[in-house]
Order: sequence, then structure tokens, then C-alpha cells
Amino acid sequence: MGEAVPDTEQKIKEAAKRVFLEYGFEGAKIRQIAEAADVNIALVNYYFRSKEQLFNSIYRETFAEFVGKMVVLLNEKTPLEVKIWKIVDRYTDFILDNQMMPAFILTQQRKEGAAFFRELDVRSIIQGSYFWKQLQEASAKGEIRAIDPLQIVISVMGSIIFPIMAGGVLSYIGTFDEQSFRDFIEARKKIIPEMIMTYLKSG
Amino acid sequence: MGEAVPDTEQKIKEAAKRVFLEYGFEGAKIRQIAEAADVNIALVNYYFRSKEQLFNSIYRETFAEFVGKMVVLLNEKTPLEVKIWKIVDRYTDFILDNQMMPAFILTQQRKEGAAFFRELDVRSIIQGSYFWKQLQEASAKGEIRAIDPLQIVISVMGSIIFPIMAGGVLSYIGTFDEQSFRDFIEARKKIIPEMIMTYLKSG
DNA sequence: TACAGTTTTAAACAACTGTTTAACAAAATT
DNA sequence: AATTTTGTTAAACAGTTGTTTAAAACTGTA
Repeated sequence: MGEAVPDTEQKIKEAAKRVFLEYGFEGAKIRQIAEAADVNIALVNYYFRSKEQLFNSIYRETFAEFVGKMVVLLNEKTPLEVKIWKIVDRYTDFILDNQMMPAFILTQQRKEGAAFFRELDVRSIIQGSYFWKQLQEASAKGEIRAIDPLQIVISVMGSIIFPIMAGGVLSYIGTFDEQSFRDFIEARKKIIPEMIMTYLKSG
Repeated sequence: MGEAVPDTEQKIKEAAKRVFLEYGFEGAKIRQIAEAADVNIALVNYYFRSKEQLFNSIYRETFAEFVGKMVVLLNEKTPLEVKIWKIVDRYTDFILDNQMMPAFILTQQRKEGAAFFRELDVRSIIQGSYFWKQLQEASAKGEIRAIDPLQIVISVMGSIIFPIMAGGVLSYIGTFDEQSFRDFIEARKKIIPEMIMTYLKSG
């Protein structure tokens, strides 16, 4: 909102984000980033001291935004069933808008472990969330089956993220064009909550 | 079973597989591969003409093995419910034994699309499988709810692959050590089939 | 043993990488 | 207006990369 005209630093950041997301850390070249930002290569090191620091600042920022959205979703004060529908709906849209993020985060994970997750205290965010409490309480009251809430969280996340992450492969298998891929993902907004809820309510 | 003593070419292939899986194509260096194989760097180019061809031969091989296992699983002639339990059980073990493969395949996908999937005709493998037929027929008979079989396949795959792929992050969130991570995944062998089956049977 | 083919080696090559330099331009400060 | 600070540039630097070379060691064969 009312953002200033993008200065050089911002131009580099945006270009770098695109290039890093598409090619990964090693695959992305500083000259490529500079060209994408329409800027002299020396300027990249002028504003960010090194490729590594440029990468880190971008990765943190993007990931923090990612986590931020998650916090909001997990803590909305709506009943459990409605909540799950909402989470799936909005989380799906978010991942659709940032399709390369999950693969990028998971690739990065194999290099540096869960460092950024730890920094942002993602554990507390999840386990301290209202959603987490809802699952525990509903389970204690016997409204839903007794289960580790983390199993549910992972199931929901995996169900949403995996098909989007594997978009290219999935589109080939289903003979999808862009639109039918979207339809397939859109259909999951109904399937996933139903699957989770029938499971939680049964047993 | 009675494999011959590994010759130089094989030694390089095995080292390269490890290094490529861990560091990706750009991240893996020929000198690193040669060192891991305890071999002169020139030999890598002597047996495989280039880094790219070395990578391709390994990737194809590994991926073909991956697909091969899948074919067997999908075509076993057991009843649908038992089949789903078996698929989840054995597919989980297979991914556990090749933890880096999914991330690797999905990373590769962003570079070359679904080329290898197309080569191996994975679409026909899935849609021509006995499992696919079982889902369609059970659905037609009204034994299970009407649903696109691909939605089920993707849900099962995502549920299995995602937590293993995100192993590092998951272990941090759950405060897992190696053993409790295994337990968590092991527990999913029961959860996933139950979730899928209750969903298919309801509605 | 001599010879032809294959395998292995150390060294070099050229291209590319991230990074730095030193000069120049623009903007801000005095 | 003079001067300092900030932003930008082309060029170079040193290290790494994938790849090639040319000679050596090894293998089997005549």
C-alpha cells in the first residue's frame, strides 16, 4: 500500500527472489540476477555483501511471510469443522500463488535443516495455535477420535501442498491443461476437509 | 544377489547417485563425485561423456526403479481395502529407504518438466493399473463414493511422501529424534488407509 | 616377448563463478 | 560553490568448474 517507487535495492531483491526460486541457490547466478534486475553486477554485492547474504535475506523474508499467513489461519476463532474448511481453502490459494515455495523450502531444508523454522519458532506457532487446542479439546470431549494433532496437521498440509508441488507431473498424468489443473486443485478444497472430517468423526 | 565386484564405472555411478541426490545437479561437483568414488576425475568423463550424461543415466535408472516398484504395488490382485493398506505400508517403506528421491524428482521437475515420466509412460502405468480399475468399478457399483481415482492416488501419495520429504522440519516441530520420527511415520501406515477408507465408504 | 587395446593418471585448458577494485557520476551536506 | 557521501560503472581478480590432453600403466593376445 502506497509503496515507494522501487529503488535499486528493491529491484535486486525482487529479481533475486524470482531467480532463486526458479533455479535454487547454486543454480542462480549473480550475473543472471543482475540482468533480471537490469543492474550492474557489482551493485548486487554493493547492497548485499555476498550471494549468501542476499539469499538469506530473501529466504527469511519470503518464509516469514509464509509463516505469517499460517499464524493467522491457525488462530481464527471459528468452530473446528468450519475452521478446517477455511484453512484448506485459503492455504490452497496461498500455495497456488507461491507454487515454487514448498519445493524451495524443502530443498533448502536438506542443506541447513530446520534453522529458519527454529528462528521463527514455528513449533510454538503450531502447537500454541487455537487450531491445535481445538483438536485437543474436541478429542478430549470425545467429539472426534483420539489422535495426535500433528498427524492431522501434516495430513492437511501434505494433501494441499503435494499436488501443487508436483504440478508438472500431475498435469502430465491427468492430461491437464492450466485450467483443468486448477479445477483438480479446486476440487480438493472440498475433498480434503470431507476426508479429514469423516475420519475425525468416525471411530 | 551374486552381483559382480563393482568395476570403476559402477563405483562412479553409485558415488554420483549419492552426491547428486544430496546436492542436486548444480550443487554436485565432478571432483566431489570422483573423490567419493575414489577415482581420478578424468575417469568420470571417460566412462560418461559429460556431467549431464552421467546425471541423466543415473536419474533415469533411479527413477525407473522407483516406477518399477510402483507398478508392482498397483497391480497386485488383492481386494481394494486390503490393497490400500498394502500400498501404504510398502510404499512408505520404499520412500523411507529413498528419502531424498521425492525432493530430488520434484526439484528436477521444475527444470525439465515431466519428461522422464512421459518416457516411462507413467500415465498408462497408473491409469491402466489394476488399482485404478478397482477404484472405478467399486465406484460404479456404489460400494464407494463416486470420485476421480486420481484424487485418491494423489491423496495417498501426498500423505505418504510429504511427511517423509519434510522430515527435518517435521522432526523439529514434533521434537522428534530418529526413533520418534520413525514411530510417527509408522503410525501413519494405520492412519492413512483408515482415513482414505472411511472417506470412500461414507457419503 | 612384442604389440594392440583399454584403463588410469597428473596436468593443463578455457570458461565461468562470486567478489573486488578504482575510477566516475549523482546527490546530499556544509 | 566546495566538499563529502552515496550510487554506479567497466574492468579485473582469484578461485572453481567441467572438460580435454598426452603420457603412463595395465590387460589380454599373437
